[in-house]
Amino acid sequence: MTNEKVGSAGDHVAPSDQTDPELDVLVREIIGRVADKWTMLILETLEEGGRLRFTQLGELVGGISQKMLTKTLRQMEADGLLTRTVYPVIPPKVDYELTELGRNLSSAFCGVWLWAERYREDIARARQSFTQRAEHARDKPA
Amino acid sequence: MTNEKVGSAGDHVAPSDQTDPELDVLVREIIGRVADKWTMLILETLEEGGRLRFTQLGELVGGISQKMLTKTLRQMEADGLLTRTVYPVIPPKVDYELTELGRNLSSAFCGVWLWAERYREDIARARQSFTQRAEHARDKPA
DNA sequence: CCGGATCCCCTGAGATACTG
DNA sequence: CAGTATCTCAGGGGATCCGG
Repeated sequence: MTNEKVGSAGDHVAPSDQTDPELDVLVREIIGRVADKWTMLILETLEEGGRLRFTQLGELVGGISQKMLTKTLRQMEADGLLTRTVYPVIPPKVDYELTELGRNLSSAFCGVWLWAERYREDIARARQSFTQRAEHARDKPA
Repeated sequence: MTNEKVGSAGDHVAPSDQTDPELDVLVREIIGRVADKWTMLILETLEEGGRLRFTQLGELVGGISQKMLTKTLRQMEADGLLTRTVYPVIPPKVDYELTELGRNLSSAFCGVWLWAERYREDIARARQSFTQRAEHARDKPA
């Protein structure tokens, strides 16, 4: 192990503390796809709701356009996070369900959700403080 | 705890399994901000690199425009995830460092990184399979 | 010379209408 | 009902300019 650069900033070593730069690129690409607002909300909604239909899913997610819903679902399907089942009936029926891979990601993301719940007050305070400091800076720039 | 609706789709209950809808809205808003590609990459870079300067940070993150770097950093600062220190020197020097809150988020997000590393092969396979099925569907639509 | 603000351009997200 | 097609416009990327 020639390259054992120790994380200087913490004890919980960075997970992508790879020797191989290629692997890091791959992982970053994946993160770039899953670390997305709609992806996460859809993931969570399906985790809670199980097997859901298109419109139903859209309503539960809330505030998402059909286009983004379709696009994000396709991408998630392509990445193997969920399965898309089309029933050849009229009116059409399509439902979505997480795969094992998707549920694993949901579990992994659980920590972020807990973080958000736990520290929401701190975040709210930080925002207020930031706004006030920004306003204050305008009064006394010198 | 009057409302103990059990998650029907899994044993690891959904983290935002709230009774209070208002709380859910707040948490979702936070998720919407932190579940962002650049936010996560910057977070991780700072976790690994400790205290970093603007340009340095941009290079380590890779592929980010100055505008997005500035904007994302400001937002993260506003949310209390990192501190921005300006040294009144010439040439200017500004560095960024995670706060406790930011490091906590980084820890929380660690699971997602591990997930990406662990399942990257499955994801790659899923993508290939999806592409092939999509192409195949064009040959035999009937 | 660094951090970042500004401008311009183009992708990509939102809203609406239409189709199988 | 579940999309696709179209339009519009905000938002992101790139280059340039600026203040310290």
